[in-house]
Amino acid sequence: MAETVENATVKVESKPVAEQPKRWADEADEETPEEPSASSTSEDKGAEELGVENLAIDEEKKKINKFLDEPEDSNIKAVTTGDTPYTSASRFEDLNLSEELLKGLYVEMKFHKPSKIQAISLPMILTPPYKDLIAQAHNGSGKTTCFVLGMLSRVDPNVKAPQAICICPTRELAIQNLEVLRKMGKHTGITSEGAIPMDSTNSIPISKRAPIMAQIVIGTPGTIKKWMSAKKLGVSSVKILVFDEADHMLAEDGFKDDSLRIMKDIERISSHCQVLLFSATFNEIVKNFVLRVVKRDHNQLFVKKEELKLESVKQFKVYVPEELSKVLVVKERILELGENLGQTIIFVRTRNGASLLHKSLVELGYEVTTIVGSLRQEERDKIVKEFKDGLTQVLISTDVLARGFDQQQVNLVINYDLPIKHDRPSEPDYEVYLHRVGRAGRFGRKGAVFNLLFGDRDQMVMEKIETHFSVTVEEIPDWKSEKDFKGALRSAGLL
DNA sequence: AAAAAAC
Repeated sequence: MAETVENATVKVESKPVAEQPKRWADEADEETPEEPSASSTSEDKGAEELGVENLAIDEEKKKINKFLDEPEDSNIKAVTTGDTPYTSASRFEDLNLSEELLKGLYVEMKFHKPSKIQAISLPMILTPPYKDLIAQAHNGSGKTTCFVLGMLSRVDPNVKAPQAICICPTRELAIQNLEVLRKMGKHTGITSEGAIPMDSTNSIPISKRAPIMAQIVIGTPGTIKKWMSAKKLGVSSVKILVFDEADHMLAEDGFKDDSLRIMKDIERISSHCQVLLFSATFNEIVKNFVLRVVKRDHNQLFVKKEELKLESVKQFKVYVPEELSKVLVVKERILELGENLGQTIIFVRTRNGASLLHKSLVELGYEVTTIVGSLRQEERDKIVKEFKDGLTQVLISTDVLARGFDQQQVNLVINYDLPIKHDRPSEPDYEVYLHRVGRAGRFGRKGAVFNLLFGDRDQMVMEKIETHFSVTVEEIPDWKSEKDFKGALRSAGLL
Protein backbone atom coordinates (compact mmCIF):
# COMPACT_ATOMS: atom_id res chain seq x y z
CA MET A 1 0.00 0.00 0.00
CA ALA A 2 2.84 2.33 0.87
CA GLU A 3 4.11 1.70 -2.65
CA THR A 4 1.06 3.19 -4.23
CA VAL A 5 1.32 6.37 -2.24
CA GLU A 6 4.97 6.69 -3.07
CA ASN A 7 4.42 6.17 -6.77
CA ALA A 8 1.74 8.79 -6.75
CA THR A 9 4.08 11.39 -5.33
CA VAL A 10 6.84 10.36 -7.68
CA LYS A 11 4.76 11.20 -10.68
CA VAL A 12 4.64 14.90 -9.88
CA GLU A 13 6.94 16.51 -12.40
CA SER A 14 7.25 19.88 -14.01
CA LYS A 15 8.05 18.60 -17.48
CA PRO A 16 5.36 18.66 -20.15
CA VAL A 17 3.62 15.33 -20.44
CA ALA A 18 4.76 14.63 -23.98
CA GLU A 19 8.41 14.82 -23.01
CA GLN A 20 8.19 12.99 -19.78
CA PRO A 21 9.95 9.64 -19.89
CA LYS A 22 7.73 6.75 -18.94
CA ARG A 23 9.31 4.85 -16.10
CA TRP A 24 9.07 1.24 -15.14
CA ALA A 25 7.66 2.40 -11.88
CA ASP A 26 4.75 3.93 -13.74
CA GLU A 27 4.35 0.87 -15.91
CA ALA A 28 4.07 -1.25 -12.82
CA ASP A 29 1.04 0.64 -11.67
CA GLU A 30 -0.85 -0.59 -14.67
CA GLU A 31 0.05 -4.22 -14.16
CA THR A 32 -2.24 -6.55 -12.34
CA PRO A 33 -0.56 -7.38 -9.08
CA GLU A 34 0.47 -10.94 -8.54
CA GLU A 35 -2.12 -13.00 -6.72
CA PRO A 36 -1.32 -13.15 -3.04
CA SER A 37 -1.54 -16.93 -3.07
CA ALA A 38 1.26 -17.14 -5.60
CA SER A 39 3.71 -15.47 -3.29
CA SER A 40 2.73 -17.34 -0.19
CA THR A 41 3.49 -20.82 -1.48
CA SER A 42 6.01 -22.90 0.40
CA GLU A 43 9.64 -22.40 -0.52
CA ASP A 44 10.05 -25.85 -2.01
CA LYS A 45 7.08 -25.43 -4.26
CA GLY A 46 8.34 -21.99 -5.14
CA ALA A 47 11.65 -23.40 -6.20
CA GLU A 48 9.97 -25.78 -8.62
CA GLU A 49 7.73 -23.12 -10.09
CA LEU A 50 10.65 -20.86 -10.66
CA GLY A 51 12.48 -23.53 -12.55
CA VAL A 52 15.58 -23.30 -10.45
CA GLU A 53 16.04 -27.04 -10.07
CA ASN A 54 18.35 -27.11 -13.06
CA LEU A 55 20.55 -24.33 -11.78
CA ALA A 56 23.97 -25.28 -10.54
CA ILE A 57 23.71 -23.96 -7.03
CA ASP A 58 24.14 -25.53 -3.65
CA GLU A 59 20.88 -27.37 -3.16
CA GLU A 60 21.02 -27.36 0.62
CA LYS A 61 21.50 -23.65 0.85
CA LYS A 62 19.05 -22.78 -1.87
CA LYS A 63 16.61 -20.16 -0.82
CA ILE A 64 14.09 -18.14 -2.73
CA ASN A 65 13.63 -14.50 -2.03
CA LYS A 66 10.21 -13.32 -2.98
CA PHE A 67 10.55 -9.66 -2.12
CA LEU A 68 6.98 -9.39 -0.96
CA ASP A 69 7.13 -5.65 -0.73
CA GLU A 70 7.57 -5.38 -4.49
CA PRO A 71 4.67 -7.22 -6.08
CA GLU A 72 5.52 -5.93 -9.54
CA ASP A 73 8.72 -7.96 -9.40
CA SER A 74 6.81 -11.06 -10.37
CA ASN A 75 8.83 -11.47 -13.53
CA ILE A 76 12.27 -11.33 -11.95
CA LYS A 77 13.14 -14.50 -10.10
CA ALA A 78 15.70 -14.19 -7.36
CA VAL A 79 17.75 -17.09 -6.10
CA THR A 80 20.19 -16.59 -3.28
CA THR A 81 22.60 -19.07 -1.81
CA GLY A 82 23.80 -19.05 1.77
CA ASP A 83 22.10 -17.34 4.65
CA THR A 84 22.57 -13.68 3.85
CA PRO A 85 19.15 -12.04 3.97
CA TYR A 86 18.35 -9.31 1.49
CA THR A 87 15.58 -6.79 1.57
CA SER A 88 14.46 -5.10 -1.58
CA ALA A 89 15.24 -1.37 -1.53
CA SER A 90 12.16 0.68 -2.27
CA ARG A 91 14.12 3.90 -1.85
CA PHE A 92 17.73 4.81 -2.54
CA GLU A 93 17.96 5.85 1.11
CA ASP A 94 17.66 2.20 2.06
CA LEU A 95 21.08 1.48 0.59
CA ASN A 96 23.44 3.35 2.96
CA LEU A 97 24.78 5.44 0.13
CA SER A 98 26.91 8.51 0.74
CA GLU A 99 25.30 11.94 0.58
CA GLU A 100 27.41 12.68 -2.51
CA LEU A 101 26.12 9.61 -4.28
CA LEU A 102 22.50 10.33 -3.39
CA LYS A 103 22.97 13.81 -4.76
CA GLY A 104 24.24 12.27 -7.99
CA LEU A 105 21.18 10.05 -8.21
CA TYR A 106 18.60 12.73 -7.50
CA VAL A 107 20.18 15.87 -8.90
CA GLU A 108 22.35 14.67 -11.77
CA MET A 109 20.48 11.54 -12.86
CA LYS A 110 17.07 12.88 -11.83
CA PHE A 111 16.04 9.51 -10.47
CA HIS A 112 13.20 9.22 -7.98
CA LYS A 113 13.32 5.67 -6.78
CA PRO A 114 14.97 2.40 -7.73
CA SER A 115 13.57 0.44 -10.66
CA LYS A 116 12.67 -3.19 -10.07
CA ILE A 117 16.05 -4.61 -10.95
CA GLN A 118 17.77 -1.87 -8.95
CA ALA A 119 15.61 -2.50 -5.91
CA ILE A 120 16.45 -6.18 -5.91
CA SER A 121 20.04 -6.24 -7.09
CA LEU A 122 21.53 -3.29 -5.23
CA PRO A 123 21.13 -4.82 -1.76
CA MET A 124 22.75 -7.99 -3.11
CA ILE A 125 25.64 -6.01 -4.54
CA LEU A 126 26.17 -3.76 -1.53
CA THR A 127 25.65 -6.12 1.40
CA PRO A 128 28.66 -7.95 2.85
CA PRO A 129 30.04 -10.48 2.07
CA TYR A 130 29.61 -8.97 -1.39
CA LYS A 131 28.66 -12.11 -3.24
CA ASP A 132 28.97 -12.53 -6.96
CA LEU A 133 25.79 -11.80 -8.87
CA ILE A 134 24.33 -12.92 -12.16
CA ALA A 135 21.54 -10.55 -13.04
CA GLN A 136 19.18 -10.60 -15.97
CA ALA A 137 16.63 -7.87 -16.49
CA HIS A 138 14.64 -6.34 -19.30
CA ASN A 139 16.14 -3.99 -21.82
CA GLY A 140 15.95 -0.40 -20.67
CA SER A 141 15.11 -1.32 -17.11
CA GLY A 142 18.16 0.31 -15.57
CA LYS A 143 20.84 -2.33 -15.34
CA THR A 144 23.61 0.19 -15.90
CA THR A 145 22.63 2.04 -12.75
CA CYS A 146 22.89 -1.20 -10.80
CA PHE A 147 26.51 -1.84 -11.54
CA VAL A 148 27.62 1.79 -11.82
CA LEU A 149 26.13 2.55 -8.44
CA GLY A 150 27.60 -0.68 -7.17
CA MET A 151 31.08 0.35 -8.27
CA LEU A 152 30.78 3.92 -6.99
CA SER A 153 29.50 2.75 -3.66
CA ARG A 154 32.06 0.06 -3.06
CA VAL A 155 35.09 2.15 -4.01
CA ASP A 156 37.02 3.63 -1.06
CA PRO A 157 37.62 7.28 -2.02
CA ASN A 158 40.80 7.34 0.06
CA VAL A 159 42.51 4.53 -1.83
CA LYS A 160 44.09 5.99 -4.93
CA ALA A 161 44.28 2.87 -7.05
CA PRO A 162 41.99 0.94 -9.40
CA GLN A 163 39.31 -0.70 -7.26
CA ALA A 164 36.59 -1.42 -9.80
CA ILE A 165 36.80 -2.61 -13.38
CA CYS A 166 33.95 -2.84 -15.86
CA ILE A 167 34.33 -4.64 -19.18
CA CYS A 168 32.04 -4.01 -22.14
CA PRO A 169 31.78 -5.54 -25.62
CA THR A 170 32.12 -2.33 -27.64
CA ARG A 171 33.88 0.97 -27.25
CA GLU A 172 30.55 2.77 -27.65
CA LEU A 173 29.14 0.96 -24.66
CA ALA A 174 32.27 1.57 -22.62
CA ILE A 175 32.08 5.29 -23.36
CA GLN A 176 28.38 5.40 -22.56
CA ASN A 177 28.88 3.61 -19.25
CA LEU A 178 31.76 5.90 -18.37
CA GLU A 179 29.56 8.91 -19.02
CA VAL A 180 26.86 7.52 -16.73
CA LEU A 181 29.46 6.79 -14.07
CA ARG A 182 30.90 10.29 -14.20
CA LYS A 183 27.49 11.89 -14.06
CA MET A 184 26.26 9.75 -11.19
CA GLY A 185 29.54 10.06 -9.31
CA LYS A 186 30.00 13.75 -10.01
CA HIS A 187 29.97 14.80 -6.35
CA THR A 188 31.95 11.86 -5.01
CA GLY A 189 35.37 12.85 -6.30
CA ILE A 190 35.93 9.28 -7.42
CA THR A 191 38.25 9.11 -10.43
CA SER A 192 37.63 7.05 -13.55
CA GLU A 193 39.27 6.20 -16.83
CA GLY A 194 38.19 4.62 -20.10
CA ALA A 195 40.29 1.74 -21.37
CA ILE A 196 39.30 1.81 -25.01
CA PRO A 197 41.23 1.72 -28.28
CA MET A 198 42.34 5.13 -29.47
CA ASP A 199 43.35 6.42 -32.85
CA SER A 200 47.10 6.04 -33.16
CA THR A 201 47.37 9.75 -33.98
CA ASN A 202 46.26 11.10 -30.64
CA SER A 203 47.26 8.39 -28.27
CA ILE A 204 50.39 7.75 -26.28
CA PRO A 205 51.48 4.10 -26.39
CA ILE A 206 50.64 2.41 -23.13
CA SER A 207 54.27 1.47 -22.57
CA LYS A 208 55.15 5.15 -22.25
CA ARG A 209 52.29 6.02 -19.98
CA ALA A 210 52.21 6.30 -16.22
CA PRO A 211 50.41 3.56 -14.34
CA ILE A 212 46.64 4.01 -14.09
CA MET A 213 45.64 5.72 -10.87
CA ALA A 214 41.93 6.04 -11.59
CA GLN A 215 39.73 4.29 -9.04
CA ILE A 216 37.30 2.93 -11.62
CA VAL A 217 38.26 1.68 -15.07
CA ILE A 218 35.69 0.97 -17.76
CA GLY A 219 36.77 -0.47 -21.06
CA THR A 220 36.87 -3.11 -23.73
CA PRO A 221 38.56 -6.49 -23.23
CA GLY A 222 41.50 -6.02 -25.56
CA THR A 223 42.65 -2.74 -24.10
CA ILE A 224 42.13 -3.85 -20.50
CA LYS A 225 44.15 -6.97 -21.18
CA LYS A 226 46.85 -4.93 -22.83
CA TRP A 227 47.09 -2.49 -19.94
CA MET A 228 47.23 -5.33 -17.47
CA SER A 229 49.97 -7.21 -19.25
CA ALA A 230 51.92 -3.99 -19.67
CA LYS A 231 51.73 -3.67 -15.86
CA LYS A 232 50.06 -0.28 -16.19
CA LEU A 233 46.78 -1.41 -14.72
CA GLY A 234 47.46 -2.81 -11.28
CA VAL A 235 44.63 -4.97 -10.00
CA SER A 236 45.72 -5.75 -6.44
CA SER A 237 43.10 -3.36 -5.01
CA VAL A 238 40.30 -4.37 -7.35
CA LYS A 239 37.31 -5.51 -5.33
CA ILE A 240 34.56 -5.41 -7.90
CA LEU A 241 34.67 -6.66 -11.49
CA VAL A 242 31.70 -6.05 -13.76
CA PHE A 243 30.85 -7.62 -17.09
CA ASP A 244 28.25 -5.65 -18.99
CA GLU A 245 26.39 -7.72 -21.62
CA ALA A 246 27.83 -10.65 -19.72
CA ASP A 247 26.30 -13.37 -21.85
CA HIS A 248 28.14 -12.04 -24.85
CA MET A 249 31.28 -11.42 -22.86
CA LEU A 250 31.33 -15.07 -21.86
CA ALA A 251 30.01 -16.65 -25.06
CA GLU A 252 32.10 -19.01 -27.11
CA ASP A 253 31.80 -16.77 -30.17
CA GLY A 254 32.02 -13.64 -28.07
CA PHE A 255 34.75 -12.61 -25.69
CA LYS A 256 34.95 -15.74 -23.59
CA ASP A 257 38.70 -16.22 -23.72
CA ASP A 258 39.57 -12.59 -22.98
CA SER A 259 37.00 -12.37 -20.20
CA LEU A 260 38.12 -15.52 -18.45
CA ARG A 261 41.73 -14.50 -18.73
CA ILE A 262 41.07 -11.09 -17.17
CA MET A 263 38.88 -12.60 -14.47
CA LYS A 264 41.49 -15.19 -13.52
CA ASP A 265 44.33 -12.68 -13.51
CA ILE A 266 42.41 -10.38 -11.23
CA GLU A 267 41.22 -13.11 -8.89
CA ARG A 268 44.73 -14.50 -8.57
CA ILE A 269 46.10 -11.17 -7.37
CA SER A 270 43.10 -9.68 -5.61
CA SER A 271 41.65 -12.21 -3.24
CA HIS A 272 38.16 -10.88 -2.52
CA CYS A 273 36.90 -9.68 -5.85
CA GLN A 274 33.16 -9.53 -6.36
CA VAL A 275 32.06 -10.40 -9.89
CA LEU A 276 28.87 -8.92 -11.35
CA LEU A 277 27.40 -10.29 -14.58
CA PHE A 278 24.64 -8.24 -16.16
CA SER A 279 22.63 -8.76 -19.34
CA ALA A 280 19.11 -8.79 -20.71
CA THR A 281 19.76 -12.19 -22.23
CA PHE A 282 21.32 -15.44 -21.07
CA ASN A 283 20.55 -18.35 -23.36
CA GLU A 284 20.64 -21.80 -21.80
CA ILE A 285 24.12 -22.63 -23.03
CA VAL A 286 25.69 -19.41 -21.79
CA LYS A 287 23.67 -19.52 -18.59
CA ASN A 288 25.00 -22.95 -17.73
CA PHE A 289 28.53 -21.84 -18.42
CA VAL A 290 28.16 -18.57 -16.55
CA LEU A 291 26.91 -20.38 -13.48
CA ARG A 292 30.16 -22.31 -13.42
CA VAL A 293 32.23 -19.16 -13.74
CA VAL A 294 30.98 -17.41 -10.62
CA LYS A 295 31.89 -18.38 -7.10
CA ARG A 296 29.92 -21.14 -5.45
CA ASP A 297 28.18 -18.77 -3.08
CA HIS A 298 26.48 -16.26 -5.35
CA ASN A 299 23.12 -14.68 -6.14
CA GLN A 300 21.05 -14.96 -9.29
CA LEU A 301 18.28 -12.96 -10.90
CA PHE A 302 16.64 -14.37 -14.00
CA VAL A 303 13.69 -13.63 -16.27
CA LYS A 304 11.86 -16.24 -18.35
CA LYS A 305 12.41 -15.74 -22.05
CA GLU A 306 8.68 -15.49 -22.69
CA GLU A 307 8.54 -12.58 -20.29
CA LEU A 308 11.50 -10.73 -21.68
CA LYS A 309 9.76 -8.96 -24.52
CA LEU A 310 8.96 -5.33 -23.94
CA GLU A 311 5.23 -4.74 -23.70
CA SER A 312 5.63 -1.12 -24.66
CA VAL A 313 7.37 -1.91 -27.95
CA LYS A 314 5.10 -3.22 -30.67
CA GLN A 315 6.60 -5.53 -33.27
CA PHE A 316 5.55 -5.74 -36.92
CA LYS A 317 6.55 -7.72 -39.97
CA VAL A 318 6.15 -6.78 -43.59
CA TYR A 319 6.79 -9.03 -46.57
CA VAL A 320 8.31 -7.50 -49.68
CA PRO A 321 8.40 -9.04 -53.19
CA GLU A 322 12.12 -8.60 -53.67
CA GLU A 323 15.14 -7.64 -51.64
CA LEU A 324 15.35 -4.24 -53.31
CA SER A 325 11.82 -3.34 -52.24
CA LYS A 326 13.14 -3.00 -48.70
CA VAL A 327 14.79 0.30 -49.62
CA LEU A 328 11.47 1.59 -50.86
CA VAL A 329 9.70 0.52 -47.70
CA VAL A 330 12.26 2.34 -45.62
CA LYS A 331 12.12 5.43 -47.76
CA GLU A 332 8.48 5.82 -48.72
CA ARG A 333 6.78 4.29 -45.73
CA ILE A 334 8.82 4.34 -42.64
CA LEU A 335 11.04 7.39 -42.96
CA GLU A 336 8.38 9.68 -44.34
CA LEU A 337 5.97 8.67 -41.62
CA GLY A 338 8.61 8.38 -38.96
CA GLU A 339 10.07 11.82 -39.44
CA ASN A 340 8.28 13.33 -36.49
CA LEU A 341 8.19 10.24 -34.35
CA GLY A 342 11.61 10.44 -32.81
CA GLN A 343 14.78 8.78 -33.94
CA THR A 344 15.21 5.58 -35.93
CA ILE A 345 17.87 2.89 -35.98
CA ILE A 346 18.07 0.60 -39.01
CA PHE A 347 19.93 -2.64 -38.34
CA VAL A 348 21.68 -4.46 -41.15
CA ARG A 349 23.63 -7.67 -41.06
CA THR A 350 26.89 -6.70 -42.71
CA ARG A 351 29.13 -3.69 -43.06
CA ASN A 352 28.68 -3.92 -46.79
CA GLY A 353 24.92 -3.99 -46.45
CA ALA A 354 25.17 -0.90 -44.29
CA SER A 355 27.17 0.93 -46.89
CA LEU A 356 24.83 -0.05 -49.73
CA LEU A 357 21.73 1.06 -47.84
CA HIS A 358 23.45 4.26 -46.82
CA LYS A 359 24.23 5.08 -50.46
CA SER A 360 20.70 4.29 -51.62
CA LEU A 361 19.08 6.49 -49.01
CA VAL A 362 21.48 9.36 -49.56
CA GLU A 363 20.84 9.15 -53.31
CA LEU A 364 17.15 9.39 -52.60
CA GLY A 365 17.80 12.57 -50.70
CA TYR A 366 17.71 11.36 -47.09
CA GLU A 367 20.10 12.42 -44.41
CA VAL A 368 21.29 9.31 -42.71
CA THR A 369 24.46 8.37 -40.91
CA THR A 370 25.97 4.93 -40.64
CA ILE A 371 28.12 3.29 -38.03
CA VAL A 372 30.15 0.13 -38.45
CA GLY A 373 33.14 -1.17 -36.54
CA SER A 374 35.56 -0.58 -39.39
CA LEU A 375 35.28 3.19 -39.20
CA ARG A 376 38.03 5.20 -37.60
CA GLN A 377 37.56 5.57 -33.86
CA GLU A 378 36.98 9.32 -33.94
CA GLU A 379 34.51 8.91 -36.80
CA ARG A 380 32.54 6.41 -34.72
CA ASP A 381 32.54 8.76 -31.78
CA LYS A 382 31.35 11.62 -33.93
CA ILE A 383 28.45 9.67 -35.45
CA VAL A 384 27.28 8.43 -32.06
CA LYS A 385 27.58 11.89 -30.56
CA GLU A 386 25.59 13.49 -33.36
CA PHE A 387 22.86 10.91 -32.95
CA LYS A 388 22.79 11.29 -29.19
CA ASP A 389 22.65 15.05 -29.53
CA GLY A 390 19.65 14.66 -31.82
CA LEU A 391 21.46 16.20 -34.78
CA THR A 392 20.76 13.11 -36.90
CA GLN A 393 17.44 11.38 -37.13
CA VAL A 394 18.19 8.06 -38.79
CA LEU A 395 21.13 5.84 -37.99
CA ILE A 396 22.10 2.75 -39.96
CA SER A 397 24.06 0.28 -37.87
CA THR A 398 25.46 -3.19 -37.80
CA ASP A 399 25.14 -5.10 -34.57
CA VAL A 400 27.86 -2.91 -33.11
CA LEU A 401 25.00 -0.94 -31.52
CA ALA A 402 22.62 -3.85 -31.02
CA ARG A 403 23.41 -4.08 -27.33
CA GLY A 404 23.21 -1.52 -24.62
CA PHE A 405 23.07 1.62 -26.72
CA ASP A 406 20.84 3.98 -24.78
CA GLN A 407 19.09 6.80 -26.58
CA GLN A 408 15.65 7.55 -25.21
CA GLN A 409 14.45 9.27 -28.38
CA VAL A 410 14.70 6.07 -30.43
CA ASN A 411 11.11 5.05 -31.08
CA LEU A 412 11.59 3.09 -34.26
CA VAL A 413 13.83 0.10 -34.89
CA ILE A 414 14.00 -1.44 -38.33
CA ASN A 415 15.39 -4.88 -38.89
CA TYR A 416 16.43 -4.44 -42.48
CA ASP A 417 17.99 -7.87 -42.12
CA LEU A 418 16.89 -10.28 -39.44
CA PRO A 419 19.62 -11.33 -37.03
CA ILE A 420 20.74 -14.86 -37.80
CA LYS A 421 23.37 -17.20 -36.47
CA HIS A 422 26.42 -16.82 -38.64
CA ASP A 423 27.10 -20.55 -38.79
CA ARG A 424 23.46 -21.52 -39.37
CA PRO A 425 21.69 -18.86 -41.44
CA SER A 426 18.30 -20.49 -41.02
CA GLU A 427 18.52 -20.04 -37.26
CA PRO A 428 17.64 -16.70 -35.73
CA ASP A 429 19.96 -15.10 -33.24
CA TYR A 430 17.30 -14.67 -30.58
CA GLU A 431 19.48 -12.71 -28.22
CA VAL A 432 20.52 -10.16 -30.81
CA TYR A 433 16.89 -9.82 -31.88
CA LEU A 434 15.83 -9.01 -28.35
CA HIS A 435 18.66 -6.55 -27.87
CA ARG A 436 17.84 -4.75 -31.11
CA VAL A 437 14.19 -4.46 -30.10
CA GLY A 438 15.40 -3.07 -26.81
CA ARG A 439 16.98 -0.05 -28.53
CA ALA A 440 13.44 1.29 -28.69
CA GLY A 441 11.27 1.64 -25.65
CA ARG A 442 13.94 2.71 -23.21
CA PHE A 443 12.59 2.88 -19.68
CA GLY A 444 9.18 1.68 -20.72
CA ARG A 445 8.60 4.21 -23.49
CA LYS A 446 6.50 3.40 -26.50
CA GLY A 447 8.18 2.08 -29.61
CA ALA A 448 7.77 0.06 -32.79
CA VAL A 449 9.90 -2.48 -34.58
CA PHE A 450 9.50 -3.22 -38.28
CA ASN A 451 10.93 -6.48 -39.54
CA LEU A 452 11.44 -6.38 -43.29
CA LEU A 453 11.10 -9.85 -44.75
CA PHE A 454 11.92 -11.24 -48.14
CA GLY A 455 11.61 -14.88 -49.10
CA ASP A 456 11.06 -18.19 -47.37
CA ARG A 457 14.09 -18.05 -45.18
CA ASP A 458 13.11 -14.73 -43.62
CA GLN A 459 9.61 -16.04 -43.07
CA MET A 460 10.94 -19.13 -41.34
CA VAL A 461 13.36 -17.16 -39.19
CA MET A 462 10.62 -14.75 -38.19
CA GLU A 463 8.30 -17.61 -37.21
CA LYS A 464 11.00 -19.10 -35.04
CA ILE A 465 11.48 -15.78 -33.29
CA GLU A 466 7.76 -15.50 -32.62
CA THR A 467 7.64 -19.00 -31.20
CA HIS A 468 10.71 -18.48 -29.07
CA PHE A 469 9.39 -15.38 -27.33
CA SER A 470 5.74 -16.48 -27.45
CA VAL A 471 4.78 -13.34 -29.26
CA THR A 472 2.67 -12.73 -32.33
CA VAL A 473 4.31 -10.21 -34.56
CA GLU A 474 1.56 -8.44 -36.41
CA GLU A 475 1.80 -8.52 -40.17
CA ILE A 476 1.42 -5.37 -42.22
CA PRO A 477 -0.75 -6.63 -45.10
CA ASP A 478 0.49 -4.44 -47.92
CA TRP A 479 4.01 -3.08 -48.07
CA LYS A 480 2.86 -0.36 -50.45
CA SER A 481 0.01 0.87 -48.32
CA GLU A 482 0.65 4.05 -46.40
CA LYS A 483 -2.59 3.45 -44.57
CA ASP A 484 -1.35 0.11 -43.27
CA PHE A 485 1.81 1.65 -41.90
CA LYS A 486 -0.07 4.51 -40.34
CA GLY A 487 -2.34 2.00 -38.68
CA ALA A 488 0.67 0.15 -37.34
CA LEU A 489 2.24 3.26 -35.88
CA ARG A 490 -1.07 4.23 -34.38
CA SER A 491 -1.49 0.86 -32.73
CA ALA A 492 2.04 1.19 -31.38
CA GLY A 493 0.95 4.44 -29.80
CA LEU A 494 3.37 6.55 -31.83
CA LEU A 495 0.90 8.35 -34.03
C1' DA B 1 28.50 -14.99 -46.54
C1' DA B 2 29.33 -11.71 -39.46
C1' DA B 3 30.29 -8.24 -35.96
C1' DA B 4 32.73 -6.92 -32.28
C1' DA B 5 38.07 -6.03 -29.94
C1' DA B 6 42.77 -6.06 -30.90
C1' DC B 7 46.83 -8.58 -32.07
